[in-house]
Amino acid sequence: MKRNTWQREAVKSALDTQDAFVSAQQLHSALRDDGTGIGLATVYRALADLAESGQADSLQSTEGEALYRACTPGQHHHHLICRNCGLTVEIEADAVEQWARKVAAENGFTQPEHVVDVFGLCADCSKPAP
Amino acid sequence: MKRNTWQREAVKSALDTQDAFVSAQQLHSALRDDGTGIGLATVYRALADLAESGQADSLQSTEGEALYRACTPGQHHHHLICRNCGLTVEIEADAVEQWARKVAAENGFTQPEHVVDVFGLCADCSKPAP
DNA sequence: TCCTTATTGATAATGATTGTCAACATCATC
DNA sequence: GATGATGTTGACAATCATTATCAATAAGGA
Ligand SMILES: [Zn+2]
Ligand SMILES: [Zn+2]
Ligand SMILES: [Zn+2]
Ligand SMILES: [Zn+2]
Repeated sequence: MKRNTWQREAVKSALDTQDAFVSAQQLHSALRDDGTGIGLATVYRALADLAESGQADSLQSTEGEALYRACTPGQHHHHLICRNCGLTVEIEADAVEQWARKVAAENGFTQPEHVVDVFGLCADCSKPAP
Repeated sequence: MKRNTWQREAVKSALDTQDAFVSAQQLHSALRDDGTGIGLATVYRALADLAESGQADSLQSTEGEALYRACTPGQHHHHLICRNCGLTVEIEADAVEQWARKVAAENGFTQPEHVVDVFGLCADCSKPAP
């Protein structure tokens, strides 16, 4: 049976305070800075569990790192992500959902899934340097 | 100046024979099996160059590997990929392009880019086992 | 042909992630 | 509240894809 530990709680609430996708290592540093003596492996495990149970979304950065973000559970959605600061906004798109199903079916593919992410520079990061 | 070597040609034509996304290591094995004594680092460099110049597309597998696929140069497109055998089909979707630009603009994001991939089981892989 | 220098490839180094395993903590049960 | 079975932790080692090194090689312009 799954047990409740302060480590899992700590990872979950640390993730909740982030408005950007973060790596396991970043989160581990943040937790250490908060004075908790949590282990790195534990952070990796907790994040994997959260992703598994749908409480967090994950994506692979172009550098190959796995990044995590707390997300609205039980609701299919995608993300609009700032390339500079990581700020992330959840987006929905029924049109894209339907398109994905349609294009799969048209090509004889079954059990379609999809990866849809939009990257850009957020309003703040779009401002020219002073 | 960029020089032409048989190694780069070999990687390019090996990639052209694949109808699926493949890793650098897979391609290196295939090239070694063909009797060429090409080095692994060279395959990595050639693939990076091909991706850089738009002659190949790349994506990160869920396991964190970088996968490559020869693609139609100079034409923006996405991919429909079989989760089982890797068979890959290029797809276009103006509607998705416009949606991505729109959702970015609506949230104050500039310089939008996007990642859109559809995964499923191809017709062959959808057939029940005999 | 000669020479400059981009390229190669064997190998070491890197870095994120996972495996190991003894010590520990949770929680159903007493 | 105490007990015990067992899920969990964390320091560390191991793994594995990718990148950096660097001496040897080979393109290709002169
Ligand atoms: Zn930003
Ligand atoms: Zn979707
Ligand atoms: Zn298939
Ligand atoms: Zn597109």
